[in-house]
Amino acid sequence: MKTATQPYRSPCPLSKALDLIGDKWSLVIVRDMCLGKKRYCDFQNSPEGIPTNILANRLRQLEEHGIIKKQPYQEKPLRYDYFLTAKGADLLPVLQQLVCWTQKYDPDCWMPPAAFFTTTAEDLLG
Amino acid sequence: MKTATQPYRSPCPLSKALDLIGDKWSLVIVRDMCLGKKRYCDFQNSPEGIPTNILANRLRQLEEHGIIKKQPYQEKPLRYDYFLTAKGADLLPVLQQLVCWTQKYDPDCWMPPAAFFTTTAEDLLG
DNA sequence: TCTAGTTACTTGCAATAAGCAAGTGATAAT
DNA sequence: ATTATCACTTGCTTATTGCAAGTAACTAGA
Repeated sequence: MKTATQPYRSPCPLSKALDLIGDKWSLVIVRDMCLGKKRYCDFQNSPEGIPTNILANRLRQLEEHGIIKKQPYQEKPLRYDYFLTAKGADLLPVLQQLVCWTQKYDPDCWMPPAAFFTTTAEDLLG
Repeated sequence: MKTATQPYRSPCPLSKALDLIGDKWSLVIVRDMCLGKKRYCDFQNSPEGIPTNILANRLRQLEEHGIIKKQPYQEKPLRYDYFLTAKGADLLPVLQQLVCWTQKYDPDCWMPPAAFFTTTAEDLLG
């Protein structure tokens, strides 16, 4: 029987961040929420084409890590909207830096909506 | 015969960034270089304990993506030091934001050396 | 009422990637 | 000659990803 292994690789704040969001999809979902998307099908319709089982898995993980929360928008059948928590909204500066970095070195990438750069984490929690 | 598929999921600058560095290890290596590490064994000795085959693979990928470059430090046998390029050094603000985020929400993480926050990308290219 | 459609998932399975241990080649040190 | 070091590579097992199909709970239309 294997003892519960440490849930993180080291106490370094960078590696701990990557333990939570160091994959190809988590921040894509956070980006969508920053842009106002709320529903499962909104995330599915993004141009990256996230597989549905991975979307369900990532929504679960992000909720477990306190980055998003869900609230029912109807009862029959029970369905949820997904929102960023304060912790999730505070990832906005990370996204903004990543976007600036790509824009500096990859001329073929899209220009995000201007609002993306002027928005603050607090704005997302309105 | 399958036509060469697009190397990225969408032209979104965020998803393109994650296509390059969206995994658990790449930014850990970039972090080490920001802290002055240069050698293969330096990266191996980091507290996260990166497996050696993954380290070799990531060094190759990061070089292919123009984020790091290598320069020989001896001839017999041929051995390399690894350095950040300008593109790699410009990831520093991303790392800084990720570290700030973890520090805000995870009280149990380590405090990075003070220099980590005051350093700029240009400093890393000295 | 029967049928088709929508939404938000879950399940099964093949392909890919990660992680661990051991091995290799070049050279230096004893 | 033997041992050690450094920077990898190889083989193998396990875990994760990605695709396709299926399901539950409704809603709208013929």
